[in-house]
Amino acid sequence: MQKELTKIQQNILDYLIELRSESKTPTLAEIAKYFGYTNRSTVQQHLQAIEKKGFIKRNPKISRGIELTFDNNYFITRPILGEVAAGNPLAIYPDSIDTVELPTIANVPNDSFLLKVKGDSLKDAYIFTGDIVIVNPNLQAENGQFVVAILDNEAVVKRFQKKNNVIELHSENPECEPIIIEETHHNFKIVGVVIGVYRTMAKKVV
Amino acid sequence: MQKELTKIQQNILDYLIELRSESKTPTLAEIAKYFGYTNRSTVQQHLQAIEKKGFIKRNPKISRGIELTFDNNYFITRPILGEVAAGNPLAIYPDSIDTVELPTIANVPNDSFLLKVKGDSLKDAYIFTGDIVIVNPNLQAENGQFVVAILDNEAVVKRFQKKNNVIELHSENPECEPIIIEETHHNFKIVGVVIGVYRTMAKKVV
DNA sequence: AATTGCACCATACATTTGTATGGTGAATAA
DNA sequence: TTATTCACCATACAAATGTATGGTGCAATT
Repeated sequence: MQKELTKIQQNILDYLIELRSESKTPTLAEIAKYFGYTNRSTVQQHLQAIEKKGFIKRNPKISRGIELTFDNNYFITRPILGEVAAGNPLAIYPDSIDTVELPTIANVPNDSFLLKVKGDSLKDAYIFTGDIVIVNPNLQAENGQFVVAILDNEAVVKRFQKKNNVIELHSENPECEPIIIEETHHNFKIVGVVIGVYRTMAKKVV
Repeated sequence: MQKELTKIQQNILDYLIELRSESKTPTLAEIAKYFGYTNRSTVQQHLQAIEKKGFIKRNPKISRGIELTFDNNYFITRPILGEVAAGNPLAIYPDSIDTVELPTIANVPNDSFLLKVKGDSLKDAYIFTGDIVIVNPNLQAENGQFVVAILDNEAVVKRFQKKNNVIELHSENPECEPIIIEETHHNFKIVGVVIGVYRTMAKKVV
């Protein structure tokens, strides 16, 4: 049913998928501008072709009425910005080191990012190696929340606890000692608050 | 900074938030139609008021250019369609029994729904009581995937395994015997494939 | 009694948006 | 050679869209 897309049609579809991960749908004019077309008709014809081949469904007479078909809709590739150790610290890489295919549930807000967890010191909080934590850097950490923190240039996921002027980073694992950070500690920074944990399940496991 | 919204303004904001959970942003005309206004200007004035109070940000000259401010953006209320037992079957309720506040990551695709897990027979698969599984009813189950199935009018989450004409539903818990379903079994139906597990973390736990 | 804020309405207008039609040039297939 | 497909363009147009202005009625203040 779904014929092959031409290269240009694929590019346009990729653009639609990319925007979709930001909950946006472009107008024909916006697509045209992005690809350097001087005319919306060109886009219109490409969209008609893509729709004919079954990759999108258009809602006529409604602006931005482009819907991605299920298969495209279903997984979105998002970069993982780094890895954090639940136990021993690991580096956060400045460039994305990997990508995950997230279902459309993973419409991560623009001001959040993904981190992949390594280590099992958080297993008592039901966070495991391979899980993806969603981190929001714009939230103020409150006691009891999980935070991602940079400690001496390495990153950890720990439970946040502030007592007077001392910040404690607790591990769920009783065997791990809490990390105590005095105000004098310079090489310490809260990166953000863990707002969610996500684990992809659709892949065959056995 | 954020003054209080009037009742009507709050209703409009709620509508925007609701649409946002479907990755949609309405036009003024669509909002007007929804609330029964004969005129877009009314909506325009309300939106201006809401923006002035800091709850939304509008992108002028761009259609559907309404962005929710962070605080609104952050959590979205979604209905949970039911509960499934990982161990013993529980009923799936036809009406939503509860709602969760999901971060915007939880932009669940329209053809999927949420189920809340009860029981711990899936703990070896890292799915726990209180976790929310995202279920897609339009996927064909493959061996090794987790599925939600109706068995004698009750629902379970199990790992799917098809052998010849027999379907086996495995639990991760070694103590639980796999359920064997013959082709002759009438009261059995695969509801959908579990495409993800989500757990909200932002709330204070301790 | 006068003022202010709120919730609407009608009218108007410049753009934006989706759509259609017809045309050009290049590459490819019959 | 003649079609056919592909990737564009220009022009045109109705409808949708965002915006502005001015007005009405009502309730709560001042």
